[in-house]
Amino acid sequence: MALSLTNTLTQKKELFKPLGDTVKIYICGMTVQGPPHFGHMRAYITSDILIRYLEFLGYKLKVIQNFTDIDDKVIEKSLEEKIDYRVIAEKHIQEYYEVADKMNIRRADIYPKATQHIQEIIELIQKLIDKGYAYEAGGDIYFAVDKFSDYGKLSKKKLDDLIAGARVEVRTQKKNPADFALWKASKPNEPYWESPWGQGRPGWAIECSAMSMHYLGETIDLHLGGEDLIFPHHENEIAQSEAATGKPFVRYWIHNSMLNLTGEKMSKSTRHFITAKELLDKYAPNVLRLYFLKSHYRSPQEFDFGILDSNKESWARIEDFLYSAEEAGIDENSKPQVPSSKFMEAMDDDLNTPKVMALIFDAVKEGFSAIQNKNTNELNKRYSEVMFYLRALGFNTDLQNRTNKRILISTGTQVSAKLEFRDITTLMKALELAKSLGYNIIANLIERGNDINDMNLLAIARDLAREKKSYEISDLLRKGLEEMGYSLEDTDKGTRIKRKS
RNA sequence: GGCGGCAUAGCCAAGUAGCCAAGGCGGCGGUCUGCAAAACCGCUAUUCAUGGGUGCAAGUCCCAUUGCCGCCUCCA
Repeated sequence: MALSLTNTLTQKKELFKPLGDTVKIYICGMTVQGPPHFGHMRAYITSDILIRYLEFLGYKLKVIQNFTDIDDKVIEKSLEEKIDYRVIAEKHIQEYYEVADKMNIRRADIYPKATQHIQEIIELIQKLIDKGYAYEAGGDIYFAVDKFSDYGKLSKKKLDDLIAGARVEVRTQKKNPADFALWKASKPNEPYWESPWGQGRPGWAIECSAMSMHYLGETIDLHLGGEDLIFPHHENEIAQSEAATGKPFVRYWIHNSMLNLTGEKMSKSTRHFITAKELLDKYAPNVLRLYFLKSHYRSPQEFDFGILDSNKESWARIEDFLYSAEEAGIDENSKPQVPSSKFMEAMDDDLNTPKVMALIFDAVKEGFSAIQNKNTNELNKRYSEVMFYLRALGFNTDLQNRTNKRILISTGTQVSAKLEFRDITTLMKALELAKSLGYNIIANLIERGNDINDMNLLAIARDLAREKKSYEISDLLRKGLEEMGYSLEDTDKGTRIKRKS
């Protein structure tokens, strides 16, 4: 078996074979007119998964992800808010980095910006003019689509249909309504660059061709992006690049399907979206990643808080296993064989991450079983299996990135745990009850725990109450802690305290 | 109107011709527990939108119908 990917160009799964020693990858990045939303995250999680898997297979990679920091929308926003377009672009670029880092999305090697490559863009346009593929009209430069016979090969559109569609912007200076702008003459008050055709700025799509060729060469292996980019963006990239070089521009076009919000695509322009930042405030990055990976990247996915919540439970199960296994004692030194064959079988088949998730849950189940049967060898095996899958899929398994903070009271592994939200009504009831029953030690512990804001003492008070079989007190204490966001589980190793976040 | 795609349990979601239709969430019953929680065990789609067709064999291929979605204008 070997990796197969669905290539939009052929609409088939194709065996992936890179052209050279280094796999050349271009990720279509954001137009930074607004903050990254959750739909963007789907695209970049998809590219993250592919990149991690290619590295797992041993390939050397060169990854470029652009920021389009000048275009109609950025200018529009700049004029609207009376802020320099560069400030707007930079703000959203920083926010992209922030949320992508939180999501544990691997950084590309280079993040070029359109405005840093105006020279390359101008040279590319000039080449197209020289070859007769582009023409000037009123300071604008257009690509003549009828000169490029392959136009439409990616999106499977026929030129006649495009024109018949009649939704194409009718600009009088265009020779053919389907022609697209490579360069746009600037209007007053708009940012501009000097060019052989006067002051202006790049059209949309030319920057990707220019940057892709500049950093990766005329033919690259993989070009990734959302399926909404297929037409016109990627179609135009093919036209202008292949017209200029006479060579294939991209060998494998990989497109992820859309994320829908109540039945409609999340989109910046319609202001119909949920920002990535907003969701990261509510859900752990691992939960959000799980949400994407439980669907195949080529299936449309519905955004829904209910689904997200059920994924939160799914993730909690995985985390519970990691904690339970670690408590039961994992032999860190044993280097068990990694179960890569099933993993590769799934991933080779067009990155079937839902299948890998099923493998994870199977291993978790076996692992829990092993804990119950005190089968240390089996547990070690399953634990390393789960960890292997999680890391391969880019989950962050570090302790501090887990959702539930777990503290074991009586085994000496406790971390200092402070109460954050405090409604002490229930605690006070427990305190009064302890006093009235003459349990002074318990009463003192409750009082101190409350004073110094330390829930460990409260948990110990509960343990003592349980020892004395004063279950009314212990139940009140558990209820009190639950009201503050902690749950207590009694185990043979002591009381386990979990904090849900 | 043109092009492309999708329809699998209460919900999410794999499966693209051949043993019992993955997995998760939820639900139900049991074990454990002072009570819980977590975990474990068992159950939860005689059936894959509908109607035809081709195969020894179809959720999986073909045709039609219905319903949804994307693109055709900026979008990941």
